[in-house]
Amino acid sequence: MLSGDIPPNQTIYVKNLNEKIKKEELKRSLYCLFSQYGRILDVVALKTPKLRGQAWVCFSEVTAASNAVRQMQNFPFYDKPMRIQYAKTKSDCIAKEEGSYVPREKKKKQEEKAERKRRAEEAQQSAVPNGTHGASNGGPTAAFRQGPGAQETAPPNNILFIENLPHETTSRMLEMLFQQYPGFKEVRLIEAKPGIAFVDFEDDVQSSMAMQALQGFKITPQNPMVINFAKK
DNA sequence: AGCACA
Repeated sequence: MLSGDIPPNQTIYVKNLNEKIKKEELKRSLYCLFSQYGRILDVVALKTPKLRGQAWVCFSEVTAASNAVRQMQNFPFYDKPMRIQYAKTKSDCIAKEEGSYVPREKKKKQEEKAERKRRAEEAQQSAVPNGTHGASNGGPTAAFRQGPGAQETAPPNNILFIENLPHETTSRMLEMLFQQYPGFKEVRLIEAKPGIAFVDFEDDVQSSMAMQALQGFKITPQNPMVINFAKK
């Protein structure tokens, strides 16, 4: 039971979200949580009866979406495990970037459905470049292979791993930076290895938020922080 | 469970 037979898409479809969370907060949190995988172009969430508890997160790269689908699958978010799939159709914000966006006219439901199918087929086409996948019906695994350039992203962890710190960094300095984020517990500088540190948070959601907020933060102009989840 | 963008 992978994610069904939905072809890769720059946009992920997230469901089983906690419906009690207000729309704006939900969108902000999703943005923070997922921006570790790549640039996010848009987050769409609606609270209509049919659409609450679901959201769409649009990435600028399909590979980012793929990593997010795998690594954040079942991630406990506001006390509920997220269920993540590729979106079935191309997001408007993506179409706009490609210049292929055509505003939809209001339609009857029938036509709307046909339109969806058409778009899904388009997505199918563009998701399969010249024969890079072997068995055309071998399930989604082929689409998940990372190219050589793709950087490894560790799965979420309440502990952050910080690199590229100036050797003069003190725990006091790091505390000042990280303690402003909820769930902060402690900073651990590694004496034996200057330039790296671990920062502990209560849980993965809170560590994710701090990571997003402080990613690339420069203690000196030469030292943009590189933050990742610590390996388990 | 539920695939939209207003």
